[in-house]
Amino acid sequence: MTLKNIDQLFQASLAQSDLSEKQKAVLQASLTLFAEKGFERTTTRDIATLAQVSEGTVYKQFKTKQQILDAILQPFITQVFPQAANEFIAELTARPVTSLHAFIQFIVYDRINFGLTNQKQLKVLVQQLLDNGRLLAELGQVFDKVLQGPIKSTLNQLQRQGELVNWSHARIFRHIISTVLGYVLPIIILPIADPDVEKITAEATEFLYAGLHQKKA
Amino acid sequence: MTLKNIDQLFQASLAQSDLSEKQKAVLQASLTLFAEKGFERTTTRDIATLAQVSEGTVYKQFKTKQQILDAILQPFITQVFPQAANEFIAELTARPVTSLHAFIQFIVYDRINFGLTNQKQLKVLVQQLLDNGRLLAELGQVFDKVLQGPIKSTLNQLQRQGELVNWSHARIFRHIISTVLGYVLPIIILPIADPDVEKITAEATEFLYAGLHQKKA
Amino acid sequence: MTLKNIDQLFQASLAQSDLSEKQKAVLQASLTLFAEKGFERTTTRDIATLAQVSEGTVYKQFKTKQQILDAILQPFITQVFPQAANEFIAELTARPVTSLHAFIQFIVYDRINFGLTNQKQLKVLVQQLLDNGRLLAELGQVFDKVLQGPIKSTLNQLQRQGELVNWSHARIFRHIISTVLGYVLPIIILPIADPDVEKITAEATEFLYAGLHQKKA
Amino acid sequence: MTLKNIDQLFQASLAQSDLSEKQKAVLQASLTLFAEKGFERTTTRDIATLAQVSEGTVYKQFKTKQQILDAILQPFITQVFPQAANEFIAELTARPVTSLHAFIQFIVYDRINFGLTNQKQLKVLVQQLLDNGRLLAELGQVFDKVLQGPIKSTLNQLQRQGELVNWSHARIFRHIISTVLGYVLPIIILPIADPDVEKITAEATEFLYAGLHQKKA
DNA sequence: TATGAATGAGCCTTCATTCAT
DNA sequence: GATGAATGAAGGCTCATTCAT
Repeated sequence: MTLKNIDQLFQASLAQSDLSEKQKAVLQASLTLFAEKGFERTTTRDIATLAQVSEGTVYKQFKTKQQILDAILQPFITQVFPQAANEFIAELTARPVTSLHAFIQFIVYDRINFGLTNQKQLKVLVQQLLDNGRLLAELGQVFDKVLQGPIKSTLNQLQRQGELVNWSHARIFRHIISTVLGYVLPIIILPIADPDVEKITAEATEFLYAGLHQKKA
Repeated sequence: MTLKNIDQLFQASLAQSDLSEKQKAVLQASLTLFAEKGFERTTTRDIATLAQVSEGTVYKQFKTKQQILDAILQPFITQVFPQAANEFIAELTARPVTSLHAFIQFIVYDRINFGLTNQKQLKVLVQQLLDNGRLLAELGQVFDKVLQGPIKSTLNQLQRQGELVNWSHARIFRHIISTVLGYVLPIIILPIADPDVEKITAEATEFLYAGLHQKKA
Repeated sequence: MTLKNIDQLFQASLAQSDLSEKQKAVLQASLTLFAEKGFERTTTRDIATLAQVSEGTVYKQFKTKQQILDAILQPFITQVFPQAANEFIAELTARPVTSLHAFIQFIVYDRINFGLTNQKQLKVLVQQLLDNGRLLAELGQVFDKVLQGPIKSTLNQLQRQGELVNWSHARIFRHIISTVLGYVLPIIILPIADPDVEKITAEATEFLYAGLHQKKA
Repeated sequence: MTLKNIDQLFQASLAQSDLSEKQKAVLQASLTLFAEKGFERTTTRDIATLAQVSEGTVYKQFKTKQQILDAILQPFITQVFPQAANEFIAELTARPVTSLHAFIQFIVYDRINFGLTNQKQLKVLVQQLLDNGRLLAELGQVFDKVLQGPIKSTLNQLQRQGELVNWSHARIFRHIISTVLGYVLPIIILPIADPDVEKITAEATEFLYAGLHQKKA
């Protein structure tokens, strides 16, 4: 079953950490506030108040405010995204890919839900990506790794079948990600209360399928 | 001639304002620093130093640091983008649109160059868009307006000719923008020193054309 | 046998106290850290870590950090110094004082060794003396008491023999202490790795003897 | 006329600095508070309040609290002490040295007055010397330099005349300083309200003369 | 009794903003 | 108008001290 909620992974990541309940509350509160107000405009006093903890406790585990941010972002890069990718891939391999259209539809639907379910986390991540080129580079490496895994054979198969264009997998993914983000990011930023996921999925799928399927000679 | 450098528009916008030379220097310095370090991490002392102006002068025209940011962003929304859009449209209308492929190729090439030439400004804008949903909404209205202008007939014509899919103009633009940003944003953020504009243009055009052209029945 | 190491006295003082092993470790660690970094710059966490004890334990016996310092200094004033003085005096009385020169030489050699052997303790003491006039006053009373003891007769005898100048014993001691500290304190503060005790003793003795012996009419 | 008040030199040093009145007030207030309560126990708020200045102003010139301390101590080492030494030497050379006794008496009287007049400054200096071996080393170099100047010939002359012992000038100075500090430091630390300068001078002079004059064969 | 997580007052420092010159 | 010294509110962070386990 594809995991659609980063929180579950984030919670799992927290659970297997050696952090106390209060320190987990600190990370939760920080995540919420960073998403709402941004990193700079969030004070350690804000965090302590929301986490129902003293300011001293905030600094028991994390030596600086920056380290709190790192503690939130690091699992995203090293655990949440790879694991989400793995589960995504597992689902892909579980069901035999019958056609390019089904493949694209699945990806799009899955990733749009993923994005909409985790608006808060994505907002923090995107904000930091803008400030921090290194972070984007790390994220790029995660994607590269995903493309080296089982998804590679799926794409190769679709290309051999003459369904998928013979472009590099990286390029194909770039187009997919761009198109999905073209719908998801405006929703996250604005934010739009009740997006029509079905319509969005249909539109994105339709466009991507047209753009990526092999034209018959 | 399409204007490819926001600076020229920004300068023109400054020129016809009633700001003194020093005030303009303040805005220029602020733009540079906001792009480099972000709004919050830029101090008014930084601005004054780079603008070769006293801190007092910074506050002569702008009552708060936020007003400086507004003074930078507002022209983007109300002047720079509309005017850039107008010039873009003028160019479009000047040359009769012969085919969808030529149309897409022109847009993509033009906008990629626009993005790459104005990395600094775009970075500030994107950062603020993330913090400020209202800004994105305003920008959306600008796009709506553009779509109501001469470009509307061009798109209509392409659709009547059976070249362009019969989707809403907004949706078509969303796909174009997403695809172009999928190439431009990573370059701006990382930043990549010497992007291969020709290759990028070719790839984006190829994908967009495939995705947007009317399939023969 | 003259005791040359305050640690032995300090340990003895600890041994006959009702402090637990851990409490003693707290005092030992505090002494070391106060000497190295000063009282203010030593944190209770530092102390707990070096004493291999929890922070809570530090506060079991001592209600405040200041009380730890008091617990270290108090024995110096009331026990270590008087006892050191007593042993010094015992040694003096054990061997009949044959001449002023021998007397001075013995004192100087003994006290220089005392100072050099207990650099750590002296540094803490001197630092606190500067902050705390009362402490110096208490120390002065200890010296007064010493001068009232057996040493009084020794000095009187040397004065009656016409060897020692007829100054007050307090004044004589002041000159001796000043001269010895003039050599010892720079070594403690700098710190000088390998002081030439023989040379120092010779120089201080030579000067003090010249300054304190009775000039023949 | 020998300058007996460091304040005058300190003020002169401030006057020829480019510090504003308020920033001089910061240094003055800091000096007073550091002497009263020690460096660590003095808060920047204390300083601002006593200097009748905002906390921001405290940090206009000095980037850290430590730099305030440095700004106070540095002139002592590089200016106040050397200049005081120069004036002292000038006075020495102005009046021909008739005898060792007069020489010692002059030095002792002069330095005791110097010390008693500048108790506040000396207390801060001594406290820092204990924490900072490097500072003591720098001070030692200042003394070395003094001993290389005009005072050298005075001492040489007294030694040639057979009045002064043939010890190294450094050693002679060490004994003089020790003896004077033996009287001055207790007064500074305790503090003693109304010291009998005449008596102190007489005692120190008598002892030093006895200790340093050449014994007839 | 011993622990160490938790507290919160208060510190040093920054920086947007003001205002006398 | 221009300057930059001065302001002071507020932020990040430390650390002596407490207390539930």
